[in-house]
Amino acid sequence: MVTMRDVAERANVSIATVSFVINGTKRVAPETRARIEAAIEELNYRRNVVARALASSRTRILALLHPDLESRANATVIQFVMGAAQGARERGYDLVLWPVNDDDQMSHLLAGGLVDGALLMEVRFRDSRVERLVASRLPFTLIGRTGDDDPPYVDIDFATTVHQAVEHLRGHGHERIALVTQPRTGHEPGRIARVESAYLDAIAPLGHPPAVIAVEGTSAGGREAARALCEEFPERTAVVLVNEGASAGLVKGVRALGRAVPADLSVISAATTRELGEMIEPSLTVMAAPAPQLGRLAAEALIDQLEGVQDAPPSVLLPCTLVPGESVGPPPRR
Amino acid sequence: MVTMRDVAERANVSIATVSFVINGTKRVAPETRARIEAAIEELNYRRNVVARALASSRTRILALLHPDLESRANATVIQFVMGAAQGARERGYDLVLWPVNDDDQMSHLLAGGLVDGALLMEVRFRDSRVERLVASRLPFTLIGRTGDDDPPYVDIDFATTVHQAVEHLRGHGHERIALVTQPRTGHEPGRIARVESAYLDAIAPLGHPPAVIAVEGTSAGGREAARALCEEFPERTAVVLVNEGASAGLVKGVRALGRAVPADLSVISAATTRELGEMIEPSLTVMAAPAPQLGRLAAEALIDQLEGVQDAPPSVLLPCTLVPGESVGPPPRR
DNA sequence: CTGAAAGCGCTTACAG
DNA sequence: CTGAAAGCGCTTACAG
Repeated sequence: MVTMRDVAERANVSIATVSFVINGTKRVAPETRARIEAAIEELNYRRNVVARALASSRTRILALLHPDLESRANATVIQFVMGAAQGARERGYDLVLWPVNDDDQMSHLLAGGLVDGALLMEVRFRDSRVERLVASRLPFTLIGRTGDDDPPYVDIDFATTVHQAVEHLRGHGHERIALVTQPRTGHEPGRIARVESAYLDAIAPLGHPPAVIAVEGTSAGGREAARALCEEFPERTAVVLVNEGASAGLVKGVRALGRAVPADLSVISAATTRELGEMIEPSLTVMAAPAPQLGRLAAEALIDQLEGVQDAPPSVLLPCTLVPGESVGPPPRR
Repeated sequence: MVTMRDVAERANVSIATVSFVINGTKRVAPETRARIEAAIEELNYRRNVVARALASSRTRILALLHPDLESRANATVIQFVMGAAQGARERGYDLVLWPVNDDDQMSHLLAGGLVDGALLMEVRFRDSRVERLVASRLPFTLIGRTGDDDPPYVDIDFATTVHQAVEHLRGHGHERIALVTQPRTGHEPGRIARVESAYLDAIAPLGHPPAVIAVEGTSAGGREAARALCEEFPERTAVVLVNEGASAGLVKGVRALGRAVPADLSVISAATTRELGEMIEPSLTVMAAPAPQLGRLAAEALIDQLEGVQDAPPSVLLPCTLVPGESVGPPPRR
C-alpha cells in the first residue's frame, strides 16, 4: 500500500505538505505542489479514508436508518434510497444502510462513531427513534415528519398533492370524492394525519360529507377498500388513494364488483411511481412522488448541516406530479 | 467521548487488557474481566469503530456496487439490496451503497481503503468491472455471473427456474411455448444467454420450434412483445417471461389485441415478486425470485471469504418458487 | 495473566 | 511557504 509517507519521500517534502496539497488546506508553492502531484501520479497514491477519518474525526459516512424493508418495499422507497446514495456520493460521502428494528440497536450503532450523521426513514408521528437520535447528539435529517416543531426534514408536500388531486377530479366534474389511506395505528406514519386534514380541507367547498377508508398497503387491503367503497359509500364517483400498495388491489376489486373504472368510479393514486400507473389496467392516473429528488435533498441537507453551509433551507417539501392515465373520467350520469 | 483509556483507568488495568476483554482475543482473569465489564457498563463505553479499523486494518464495511437504479429499479432489486444489508448487519458488518457509473470511479473508491470487500450487482457477460475488481485485489462476490470460470457468485438458478416454468405449462397441456427476455446488447446481463439455452433445452422434447422475443423491460416493451406474440407467433398457447418490467405490459397488450389470458394465452412470469403477480389482472402466475435470500447469501459468502471460514460453498444458485395465479390454464381448443 | 510500547496513516496546531 | 511532532483511539506482537 502506498502511503502519504511514500509520496512525501519521493517529492522531498514532509507528509504535512502532502496533506496540504491533497486537501487544499494551505497554500503551497507551485513548484512544490507540482512535485507532489507528480509523485502522487507516479505512485498512484490514494489517501486512506480510514486514517483520514480518525485524524480528522470526520468519517464522511452517513447512515440511512430504515425499518425492515425486505418484504413491503414499494417502488418509491427504492427510488428514495438510491437518490440519497447518489446525492451523498456526489458530495464525497458514503451512505451505509442500517436496518434497525429496535431503538437499543440503533443507539448502539450510533455510538460506534462510524457515521457523521443520519437519515431517518419512515418517520412516525411519535417516534422514539427521533428522541434517541437527539440524545446521540448526531446531526440528522428526517424523511417525513413527527409533530409540529420538527428537526430538519424533507417530505412530500401531501397537502398540496391532495389538493391538486381533488382539483383534478373536480375539473372532471366530480363532487363526491373518497379518500383511501392507511390505518392509524399507535405509531402511524406522520403523513396520515396530514393527508386526512388536507383531504377534509379540499373537499369542504364541495359540500359533501367526507368518506375516509383506511386499509393496509397490500392487494388484500386494496380489495377491502373496493368493497367499502361500493357498499358503504356507493354514491362516491371518485377516489383519491394515498396508499401505494393498495392501488392495484383497489382497481381490481372495484372491477370485480362489477363497477367500471373510470365509467363508474374515477381513481387517482397519489405518492406512487408512474411505472405503477402503467402496470395497472386501465392505466392509473397517478401523482408521481418526487422520491429520487427527496432522497438526494435529504442527503444534501444533512451534508450542508455537517459542513455548516449557511443559507441552506433547513427543511424541504415537494409536491407530487400529476401523470394522467386512463382512470379518471367524468362522473356517471344518475 | 469515552475512550478505552477511560475504561482502563477506571478498572485499573492497561488498555491492552480492555481490548482483550472486548474482543475476546486473549484469556483474562475472571475478576479482572468483571472489573472491566463493570467499568464499560458504568461509563457506557462503545469501542470506536474507526480507530479499530485503522489499527486492525479491517473496516468491517462492505460495498454494494450497483449501476444507477434510481429509475429502472424493479421490486426484486430492492429485496436483494435489503437482504444484503440485513445479512451484513447480522454479522457485524456495514454495507455502503456505491452507485458507480464508470470503471475509473469504481477503482478510485476501491483504492480508498474504506471497504474490506465488495458485492457487484447486475453482472454482465463481459464485465470490465470484474477485471477492475480483480485488479484491486479486494475480495468480492458477484451477483449474477460472467462467463464460465467465475469468481464467487450468487445467482438465480435460471436453468432450473425455466425448466420448472415450462414443466408447469406442460402440466396444463401446453406444447407451443414462447419465451420473452431482454435484448442482448453488447453488454447483456449474463443471464440472458443462460435463460435462452435453458428454454431451448426445456422445449426440445416438445418438438416445436422455439420462439424467442427480446424486448426492453418496460410497459412499452411488454406491449411490443404482445404484438410480436400475436402477429409473429400466433400458434403459441403459452409464454414464459423472464423480464420483470415487461410483464404487466405484455398482459395488457395481449388483452388489448383481443386475446384473453389465460383462455387464449397462458402467461408465467419468472424471477419477479409475488406482489407483482397480485397487481396484475388477471393475477399472474409467477416464479418468485429468492431475492432477499440471495442478498443475504451474497453478504454472508463475502464475509465468510473475508474471515477465512472453511467449508463455505464458494457460490450459490437458488431457483425461483412457483406462485400460482390465474394466468395459466389449458390451451385453447383449435 | 497483564502491561508497555509500537504502530495503523492520516490531520492539525505550532513554530520557524 | 514548510516541517517536526503530537495525536486521533484503537490492536497486536513482545516481554515478563
